[in-house]
Amino acid sequence: MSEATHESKQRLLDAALTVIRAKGYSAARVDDICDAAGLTKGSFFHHFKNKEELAVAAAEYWACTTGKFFASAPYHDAADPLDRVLGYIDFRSAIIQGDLPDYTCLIGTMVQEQYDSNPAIREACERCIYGHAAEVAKDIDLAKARYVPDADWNAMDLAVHSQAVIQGAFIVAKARLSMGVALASVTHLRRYIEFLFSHPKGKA
Amino acid sequence: MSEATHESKQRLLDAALTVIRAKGYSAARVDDICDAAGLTKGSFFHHFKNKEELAVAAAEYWACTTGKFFASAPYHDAADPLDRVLGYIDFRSAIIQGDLPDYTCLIGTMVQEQYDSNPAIREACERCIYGHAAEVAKDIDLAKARYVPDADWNAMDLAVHSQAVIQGAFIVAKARLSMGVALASVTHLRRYIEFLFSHPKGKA
DNA sequence: TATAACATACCAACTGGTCGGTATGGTGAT
DNA sequence: ATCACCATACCGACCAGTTGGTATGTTATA
Repeated sequence: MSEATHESKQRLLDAALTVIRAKGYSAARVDDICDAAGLTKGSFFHHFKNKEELAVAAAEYWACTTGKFFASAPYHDAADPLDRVLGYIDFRSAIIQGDLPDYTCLIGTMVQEQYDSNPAIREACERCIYGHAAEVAKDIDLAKARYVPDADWNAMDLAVHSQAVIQGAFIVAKARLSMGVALASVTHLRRYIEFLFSHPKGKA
Repeated sequence: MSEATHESKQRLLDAALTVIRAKGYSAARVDDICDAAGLTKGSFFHHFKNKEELAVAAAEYWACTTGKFFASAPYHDAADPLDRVLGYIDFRSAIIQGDLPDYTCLIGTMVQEQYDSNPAIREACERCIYGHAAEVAKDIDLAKARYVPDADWNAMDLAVHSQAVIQGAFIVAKARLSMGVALASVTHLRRYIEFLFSHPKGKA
């Protein structure tokens, strides 16, 4: 990929994130995205074969940028793996800021509508969610081995559950137009994880 | 409303649930819904002013039918409020059956795309989610008063969190095309509630 | 001058919504 | 009983606007 290509393509991808997160994938028109990017259809279809390809590229772009974003977050500095896990949760709380389209998830929005209609988009979303969950699961696994090695739950399951809670929090926040309810759910998630790590067998 | 009116309108509403849950609101064409109902556009626009009005009616219909469905579920028979709360969670697990469009939530699907574009739909979704959460909160409140009256969380918050977990579970299930991951999240939710009710102060 | 990057104009297909018309059934006067 | 009158329910052809996508032309750059 040339660098020159990059800039306009990037702008289209960034525009896609904004528009799709606000309106959903189906309602997001190619022209909306072009307008948001300050470009035209000629440019759009020069860089992407069709709307679906843009969606897949947007999902991958999202996975890439959020991946770097989380990878560079300060919670990784903690020496204790459990502190990193809880730090991740706290970091997720901290980035719930501003307007809804700013903190909600492109992936959850797209997969909700397109899981049955568009396999390529669904698969890209699956890769993104599970890729991120696998990263989180690493620290969960280390923390589990250190503190509750015999607990009857596994790290990846808990990581995926965490993603589910966050996704669900966004939905409730959208219904209420309030980030407060999203934060409340993430707080419950944090407490659950604290519980899990203070009970050797994972039982109440 | 005459009974004759009812039947076709009902068929359109039922068709709307099916089509919207499978394709999302934007991608659900009026003709798709008419086809699914075995009726024509003439009938559709006789019963509903426009597509938005159908969506709002569908949300209310959903709230009504699921409301009755949960109200008549056997978990209400338990004498202990905590058993009813856990019974509700188990019931939610039990109804995760069949294909994805059969157990996922119309409300979550619609509000995800339309929260910013269509206030009437968002408000209908908010009423539905919070109305259901308020019902669940009643038993949570009773159980809390009995077992952990001093805990530092409140019933409605936990009820809304439960809805968030369930909504999030659907999203992850859609990404993976698997109801197993949805069940896993609901299982985590159950364990969290068990934890909360075995710790007087709500602390780990 | 060759090629990538973009703009402009355009099209065919589709979409929500309209409209004229029909079928059916109820009501009240004769 | 029958007929005029009217309302509701429904049909399906149609329309105007929109949409994803294409064709063609222009500009920048190497």
